[in-house]
Amino acid sequence: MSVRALPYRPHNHDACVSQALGEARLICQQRNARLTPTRERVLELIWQSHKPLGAYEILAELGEDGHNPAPPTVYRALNFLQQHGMVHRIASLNAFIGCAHAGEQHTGMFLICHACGNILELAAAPVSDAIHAAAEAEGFRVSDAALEVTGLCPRCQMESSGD
Amino acid sequence: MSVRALPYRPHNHDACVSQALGEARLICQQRNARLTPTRERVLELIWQSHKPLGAYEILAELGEDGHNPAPPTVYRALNFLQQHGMVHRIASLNAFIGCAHAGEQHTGMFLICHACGNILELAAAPVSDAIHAAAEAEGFRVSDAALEVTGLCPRCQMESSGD
DNA sequence: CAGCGGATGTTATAATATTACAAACACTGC
DNA sequence: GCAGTGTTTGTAATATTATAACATCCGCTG
Repeated sequence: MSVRALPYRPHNHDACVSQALGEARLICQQRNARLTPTRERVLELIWQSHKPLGAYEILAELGEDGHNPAPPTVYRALNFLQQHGMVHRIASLNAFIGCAHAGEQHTGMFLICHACGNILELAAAPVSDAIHAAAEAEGFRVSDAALEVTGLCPRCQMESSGD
Repeated sequence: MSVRALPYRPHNHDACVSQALGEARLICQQRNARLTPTRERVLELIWQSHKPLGAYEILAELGEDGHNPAPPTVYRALNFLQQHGMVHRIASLNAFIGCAHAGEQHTGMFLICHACGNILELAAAPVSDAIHAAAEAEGFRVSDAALEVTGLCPRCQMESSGD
């Protein structure tokens, strides 16, 4: 799996989108799942930026395409994409973001900048290990972990101190 | 700060409640904040169990007291309690739970049993350290972290395998 | 007891998400 | 090709969670 660009650095974002769509097609093919036009379009919309997108924002953008879908359409696509690990839900924001590690086994750790709104997803194996260790010490069997970390990204730190 | 009972072990739960209320009074006194009857009652309701409580469940229980409050009443009390670190919001469940480490500096890590619904809050300094290290490696300045871990608590593991 | 700020009451509404059922579609075996 | 089957989408209604805006009350200070 190739390296991802950092959200808060200038980069060729089209490459992010096409990489995500390509991976999605691959994953669906491997799993015999159907990446229908709606699902693909929702994934593409989510990957428009590295900021999370609300379900109703997605809905509005789908509406601009000419369709006029109802909420279930979006939520169904999102459920599908989440089940196949292509999209994560950011619970603290009620919003969704493309998975930067689709197809890989990972515990998502999200660095959410509260200034620019961009989110960087890390795989963070050491953190994952520490969580499992702490849980095991309590006899708890982990099935899933969500790590939503808020703060300031490097770029916004510079901007808030520099000017 | 004294030791807490484990949620999923039998324990004298009244002690949990009175400890939480006592700590709350102390914290408010220290900070010159007002633990009004509504706020105290909401905190008490949240501490009824080690399961998280939704805002509208709290609302319903307040209603049984004779008042018939509107949503803002509950949300305002919850905001107050959160600001003073007496209550945490569990974003993945849209629900609230009493803080087991009120008054202490800590990064809350929540072990959420999806069988019995109980939540154990750990302070988990090693996890917190790992998170800060991972974030710093990206140049990210952490201001807050929420760790919501789902799985099976020891008791529910036994029940699901044992019978 | 006047004035001020914080806390609560009240009404309405926003934002997020789901249920239930009907129609369309895609694949299979014949 | 086409009937049968299971998946996907359309559609309408509604549930759930949360906030805005404004009026009133309460407790403290001077």
